[in-house]
Amino acid sequence: MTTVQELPKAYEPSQHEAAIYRLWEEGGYFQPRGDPQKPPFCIVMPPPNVTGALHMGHALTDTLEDVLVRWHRMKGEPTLWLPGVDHAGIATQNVVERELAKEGLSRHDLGREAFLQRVWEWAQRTRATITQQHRRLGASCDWTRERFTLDEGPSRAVRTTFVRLYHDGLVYRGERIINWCPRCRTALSDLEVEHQEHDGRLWFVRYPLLDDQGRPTDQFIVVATTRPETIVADVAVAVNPQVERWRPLIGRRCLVPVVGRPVPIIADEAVDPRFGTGALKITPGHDALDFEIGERHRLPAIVSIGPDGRMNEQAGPLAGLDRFEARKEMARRLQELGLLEREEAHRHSIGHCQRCGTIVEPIVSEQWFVRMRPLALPAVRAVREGRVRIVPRRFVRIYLHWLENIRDWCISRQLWWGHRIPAWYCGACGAVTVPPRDDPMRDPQRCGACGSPDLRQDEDVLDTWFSSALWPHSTLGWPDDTEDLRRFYPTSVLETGYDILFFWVARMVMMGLYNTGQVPFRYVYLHGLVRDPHGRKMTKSLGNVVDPLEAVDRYGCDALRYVLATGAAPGNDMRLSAEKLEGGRNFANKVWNAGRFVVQALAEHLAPGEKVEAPSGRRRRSLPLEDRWILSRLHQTIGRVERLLRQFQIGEAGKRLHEFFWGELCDWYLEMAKVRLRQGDRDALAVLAYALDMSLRLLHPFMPFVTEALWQRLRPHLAWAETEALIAAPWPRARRSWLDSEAERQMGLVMGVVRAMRNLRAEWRVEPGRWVEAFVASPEAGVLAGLAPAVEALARARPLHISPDPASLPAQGAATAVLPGAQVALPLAGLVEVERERERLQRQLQEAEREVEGLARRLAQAEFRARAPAQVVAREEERLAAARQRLEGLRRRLQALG
RNA sequence: GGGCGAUUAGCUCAGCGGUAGAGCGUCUCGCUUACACCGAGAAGGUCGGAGGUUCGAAUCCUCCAUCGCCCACCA
Repeated sequence: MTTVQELPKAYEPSQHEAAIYRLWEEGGYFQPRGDPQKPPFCIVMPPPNVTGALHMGHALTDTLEDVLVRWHRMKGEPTLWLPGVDHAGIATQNVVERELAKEGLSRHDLGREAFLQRVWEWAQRTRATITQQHRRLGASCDWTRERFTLDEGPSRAVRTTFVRLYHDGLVYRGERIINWCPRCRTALSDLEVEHQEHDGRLWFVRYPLLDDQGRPTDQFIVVATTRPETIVADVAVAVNPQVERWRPLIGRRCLVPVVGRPVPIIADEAVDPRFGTGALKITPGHDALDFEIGERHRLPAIVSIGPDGRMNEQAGPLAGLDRFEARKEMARRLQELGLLEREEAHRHSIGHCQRCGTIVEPIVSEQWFVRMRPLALPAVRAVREGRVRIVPRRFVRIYLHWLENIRDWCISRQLWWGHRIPAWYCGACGAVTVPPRDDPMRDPQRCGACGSPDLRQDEDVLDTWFSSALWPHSTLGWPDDTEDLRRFYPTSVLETGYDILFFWVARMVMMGLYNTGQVPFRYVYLHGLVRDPHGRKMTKSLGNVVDPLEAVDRYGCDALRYVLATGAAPGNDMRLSAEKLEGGRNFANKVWNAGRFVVQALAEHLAPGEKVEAPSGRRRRSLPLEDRWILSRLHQTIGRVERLLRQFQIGEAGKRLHEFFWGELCDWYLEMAKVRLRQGDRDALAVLAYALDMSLRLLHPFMPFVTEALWQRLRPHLAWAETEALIAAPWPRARRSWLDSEAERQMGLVMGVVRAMRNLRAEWRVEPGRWVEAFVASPEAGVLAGLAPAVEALARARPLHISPDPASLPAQGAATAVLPGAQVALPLAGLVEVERERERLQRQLQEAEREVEGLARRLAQAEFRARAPAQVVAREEERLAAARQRLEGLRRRLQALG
């Protein structure tokens, strides 16, 4: 038998967490069970990168998803939370390359195969770490279904998708302007480029005009540029035809400075007439806008910057220079030639590589692209039509705006770590061969165009987000028609940070629809960023990163989870601090101690093997007031929590539970029940056990460990316990029959009386331990009399005189309080000064007068009565009546004082 | 250049059309047999500013201010 001696006074998370997690995992609770009649619930976990360890963002993800998953599991739905990890192509390759650099090696020193071997080793290690970390965070995901993006299944999904897109004409290879990171030496998608403001310069450069015969004149057209080194790749100068000043020059030619190449002056509306001189040098090889203008005017693209960021042989006099040295050198030469009109300071934003911070170079290069428009359309419709719902709603507009303005996605990466592109090039005719649609896994043996066996597979790999985009269906078995896929797809909720709405969420909707014809998930829940106590982003360089496991070690997993779950509204960032974690720890401790008290009471009052029966609905009316009250409050709370969780108001639900558990169950019911328990009252014992059980169930998704630890000790005493473990216990159902507004009203009166007595005691400095005589007068004396023992105990008021007659209160020498529905007096001879008491009551009288006045004024307004809902009017009238009652009482007390 | 969010008690944040809330902090008491990771009590807010809609606005609309974020072909 469990006794209180076995339960320590303070909750020690470290003594329970590992064992409880083992209990769950070994019990098979993480695998989908539940009622096959009910709709299944499924979340596919956003796969953390195998770059290293989990951070607070992952802890937040785990917490929110685990809350949803545990809630649905307890509702008896077949529930699957599918975990996984992401190979994170460029990020992981960079990490391993940095490791190699410590040994003085580059990936090229090792060669592709040996390098990949190193990355695999790294990935296996971090995978193990990550898996362990999820467990420490209490994640109840199904480890038997864990997936890795490079696993056979997801890899087959990737290849199948690429092949189908190719044959549908939605994947193509072409020379386009892309973002190039000279350090990572790979192409990047637009999303992988982060723009930052920089103080740069704007050079105004003279391009000598040529006459009809192609001879230089002494006139110039002046253009402004921030990147003079790209002048060597200029193929035209463009002006806006609206600009009077330049119109005469359209159709003439000028010389590119330094390199002396004659180029046309063309007209294009895309040129901003207000920027610089209103004339723009056109460098299709190194600028996105110029590339577009170049295509419109069929201009060639010259690439003058190499993959390493150095000027290449096309750069003439700049060849061999680093791009930034080249900039200086160009400016120097222009100066020398008198072609530099002037330079200005100029603040503008520059693209940086998301993974390494290097300034990205726009370069024309041959890459693979996905044609996004046709894919985006269905994804737009899915959200517009509510088949995918985004929470919070404000992100809908952001999502739609991005999709409606989407551009083609560069998916090839010049990396080694990732899914190799399934395209082969013919050594004989140069044609591209992609596996046939009906057998995407078969490597082609002969060129599809000329039949030559001289085939070489593309060296490049796919953007890591390509495989991520397939995640919900690829992890469930697609392209195979598996039972999991049929059962759990579309998944229920996709929960992730708003920072990857475009990277991941939008692309999953597009690819999910393309591959399966169905949306990948019905709801998208977006959470915010976890920041440091000052609101700064947690970064290694600031040294303000809080390791989630450290927080778990120090405060307990439940504390961390409670804080993360309740720390912010959906989509909002949150600040995490030691103070908040302490608060979470304190709450876990409160739960522990309340539970400890109840378990102790059960052990004490029940015979060995005896169990308490749940409070019976049939006997509801005959239960004491406080029982009816707490059961009413409990079922009210169950209803509210259910509604909040349905609306994804996870934080609010957690706060409601905190309020109920601490502020109502512990502060009032448990304290009142103590008196009855001492007398062996069975109703009190049953209600207490029942309320605790239901509270533990409701709290379990938020604080799974402390609740399970207690429940394991509570369960043996409960006649109604349905399961072996709380994780699988049925979720409480709100029952209207237990709602009891009359009990709540009456308890409100009782609580008011207790508070008033406590207030008087504090006001007049009565030592908390001392018992004092007390008088209460109330029209509802009967209600109060019924709870007299509790009131006595809570207010340390004995003897307690209860009467319906206000005249029964001592007239003088007493501290008094007047509340709606009752008057309270504590005869504190010698402590109460008449003058001070008078002042106190006088103050309250004025307050009451103001209140009556305000309410009366509002109720006197015809418009208010006419337009406000009847309910509101009635409530105001009640309030006015109560305020008047109080006012009357205060007047009488003052009179009595003399 | 567009868009979004925030602005509520000293701090961190909920609330988003019907009497201003929580946690932490502050002050005063208290080791009352679950919990000092606690209990009781108290102080503290013209809900960023200005207009408007409404019987009624922290909550809806308009404008403004400050901070932050996202997007954009800021040559």
